Amino acid sequence: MIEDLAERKAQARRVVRQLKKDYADAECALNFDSPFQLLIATILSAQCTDVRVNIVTKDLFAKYPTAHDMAVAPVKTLEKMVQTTGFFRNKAKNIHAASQALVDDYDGEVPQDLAKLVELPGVGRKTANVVLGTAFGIPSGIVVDTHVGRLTRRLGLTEKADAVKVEEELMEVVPKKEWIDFSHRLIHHGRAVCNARKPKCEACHFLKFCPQEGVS
DNA sequence: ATCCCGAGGG
DNA sequence: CCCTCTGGAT
Repeated sequence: MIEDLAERKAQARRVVRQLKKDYADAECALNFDSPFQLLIATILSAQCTDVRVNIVTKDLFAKYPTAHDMAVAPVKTLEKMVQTTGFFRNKAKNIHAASQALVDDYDGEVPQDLAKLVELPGVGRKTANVVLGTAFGIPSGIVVDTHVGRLTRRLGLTEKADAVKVEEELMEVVPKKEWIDFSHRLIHHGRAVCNARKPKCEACHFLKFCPQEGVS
């Protein structure tokens, strides 16, 4: 257990250094042509692989490329188009309502502001941080999804379960200039090596400073 | 059976 | 804090 702040900072430096070594070219795996499309793709990515999101958004963005287009789309049509991403009724309702809100309040543009983004239907801190970081290059927070939460806990950077608390603790120990790439790289590592079910500890370059030394 | 780049509501 | 929404992948 790493409890001391200085100790967690030291651990964070090791993690950041190894992430840069292993995942130098971190990039968002979601396909998009605009901040609006990234926002929609990120809403759809809940409990769903990015590969499937990209399959769905290919047709979705061809038909409704902008907030103005999606705001006037029939919700039933949206439900059918996003059906295979799961939670499809909520997601269809949210992407429709969020598009309408963007048209009403921001002339169809995506605001570059965390508080305004989080007010949009279906947009929480995770989605807002993805859009601000990846579409606008603004490190307004650290994206904490299921991968980032799991890996930072395994690596001893936090012991919190709540995503907001995890983000707070990470922001204490990870330099701000690293925030955007930090999450992308952890997510890549979480998918490729340190996955939830059967982590490949024998192939993991982080093992030498991982407190788990093999999770069950 | 269990997890996937969550959010909203109770 | 908990629960619900949901299909796909393994």
